[in-house]
Amino acid sequence: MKYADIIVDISAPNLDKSFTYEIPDELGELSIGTPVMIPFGAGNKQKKGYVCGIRSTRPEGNFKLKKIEGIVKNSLTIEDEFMALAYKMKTNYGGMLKDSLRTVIPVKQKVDLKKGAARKDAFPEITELIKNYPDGLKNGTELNEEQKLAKDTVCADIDEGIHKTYLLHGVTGSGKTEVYIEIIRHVIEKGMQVIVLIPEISLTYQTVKRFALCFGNKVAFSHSKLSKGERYEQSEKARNGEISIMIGPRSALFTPFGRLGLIIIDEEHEASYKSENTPKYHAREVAIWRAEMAGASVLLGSATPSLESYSKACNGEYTLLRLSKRAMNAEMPKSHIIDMRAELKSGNRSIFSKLLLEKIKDRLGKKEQTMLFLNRRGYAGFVSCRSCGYVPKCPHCDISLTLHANKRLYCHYCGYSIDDYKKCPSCGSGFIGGFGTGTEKIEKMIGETFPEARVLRMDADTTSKKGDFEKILSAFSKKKADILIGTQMIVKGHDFPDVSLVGILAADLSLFAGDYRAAERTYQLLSQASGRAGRSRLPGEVVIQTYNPEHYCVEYAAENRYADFYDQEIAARRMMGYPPAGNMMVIYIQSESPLKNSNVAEKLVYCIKHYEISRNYKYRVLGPSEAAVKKLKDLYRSVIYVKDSDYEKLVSLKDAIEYFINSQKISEASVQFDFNPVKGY
DNA sequence: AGCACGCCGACT
DNA sequence: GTCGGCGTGCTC
Repeated sequence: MKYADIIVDISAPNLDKSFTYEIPDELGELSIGTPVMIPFGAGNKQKKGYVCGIRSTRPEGNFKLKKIEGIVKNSLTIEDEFMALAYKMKTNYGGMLKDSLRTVIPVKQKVDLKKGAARKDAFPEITELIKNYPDGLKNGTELNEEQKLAKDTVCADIDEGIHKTYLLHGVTGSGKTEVYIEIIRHVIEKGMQVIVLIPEISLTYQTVKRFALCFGNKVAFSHSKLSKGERYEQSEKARNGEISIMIGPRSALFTPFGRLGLIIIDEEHEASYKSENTPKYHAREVAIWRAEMAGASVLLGSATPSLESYSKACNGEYTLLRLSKRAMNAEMPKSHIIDMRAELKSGNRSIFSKLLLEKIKDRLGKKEQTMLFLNRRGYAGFVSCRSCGYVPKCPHCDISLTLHANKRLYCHYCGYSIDDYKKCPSCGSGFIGGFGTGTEKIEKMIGETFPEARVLRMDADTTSKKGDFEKILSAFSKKKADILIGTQMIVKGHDFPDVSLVGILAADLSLFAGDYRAAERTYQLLSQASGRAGRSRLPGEVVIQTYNPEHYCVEYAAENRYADFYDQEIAARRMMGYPPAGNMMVIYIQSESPLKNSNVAEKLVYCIKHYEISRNYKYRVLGPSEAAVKKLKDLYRSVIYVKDSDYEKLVSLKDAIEYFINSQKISEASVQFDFNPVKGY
């Protein structure tokens, strides 16, 4: 008689373990991950569960074992690989095995097909494009020397059955996508399959078109607007080999390919590769695990690699491939750093430096395009009282409210709004008001200075409706505007050949984000924004306006000296024991009251101390303290940071805390873990 | 999640 | 005496 350990597919904290059932002979061999129906609980209710282990001995204890009812049909079988992957995610990131299973298992229920009307295709022209080129184009683009070397290195290893992780460090505009496409071509010709991860925001018409033209109906795109039915369809196609390439955000990593050969992660430094939900996994890390299990290679690409990846490339764990020149013989843009303090001293009170205004005027005359990038929306309508210093905040989120053009103050987290103050509610002074600059204000000022200029603005306010984003980008690329003003979202990957000037306003603002990745993020933003200029025939120029011109990340970003930036930044991380020089676990506590938070935090600190003593080991513990955003949607948030050089030691501490929480039945506040966070709380 | 067991109040 | 409230705990 054989027995199966089964996880019941119900979400409840105390069901996060396996139950053993007898396998009736007629079911034959069951593989790990098989969905089965089982009688469960006192009422023997029929429940669905997953086989997570096979054993030939009864478990200890004298309970009577029930029998598995049968195998669930019409349901995707999760392969052993996914089961193992989910298990690894659970052990590494905390939370319940079921949470990990849910993220890993592709959508399994069928959705009624009559809902075809509800289908909303984000790229209607593509479904036709593929019809015209069902097999894709046979021959690719000409690669330059560096691109060819990168391609050949990866392909040669794959031909020899060697599976590694590569970091493709290519400057902005160096043609990383061409390299991806040629490698993909090679891999699918060998009968293997490819997953391409991209930040959700990068799935633009341009990207889709490019891949669809090359690979026709062999490629599928996954994005957040797909219905459940469409997602299921795609999963099925991937499973039975109808498609060979899946392109999509983080979740596309779990495409059920059986002969996976390569996982590409474009813009690997992007924070969106880290999941915000439990398990808080990093797609880069999980991709490498999956690739190891499947015998596949991983290709990471970025112009501004994460410190994590670059340090691994430096110590030989990853193979570094470089593209140091722009494709099509384009030059890197020339950068000017403007010290705004000096501008002010010389009497320029405007938000634009003299140089930037001159250059904009010049571009307008030459009919070339300009992009103005404002670092961070929200800085925009920052309101304060100049008499007493009072700052209006959201009563639900503890976030500074921002002033919009309609004279109302808004919370950008929850949408709360109130009328703008005429008098300070704290001291009664009339000197309360907007401070600083937003995209709206920049638009207005550009309109006043250059009335003839056609201006487009792209920020969270102008892109609230579906398709707005695409509309603005396509209008700009069709040269229906001279100037595009925007926040973070305009810097990512877009290719506008006629942009020859990029202005970066408040370059240093993201330096004040208050977390250890601030400099890294600022470097990335500055070099990605600069990278929009001069990508084609026109030479590009960048004007960087800052109050911190001497900061190393501003200087190095302007001069495109990534390696120098890396050296200085990694030294700082080493000094403080921050990732990737060390490891950090965040224990994140959330409840309706600060008291409950501190009660739980106190217990957890006690638990940590106890664990330290029992193991005769010392962690570096910071906190408990309020989170950077101490209240969000009426929930109070506290954090405890634990640093250690050894990741495994942090995982074992997490296990001990989870055990403590369960055995002490701590439920006053919810507790979550995040390893090596990429965003602040 | 569900369902049983169980230990107290108000009812035929 | 017994019906039923849902608090606590278990489900192979």
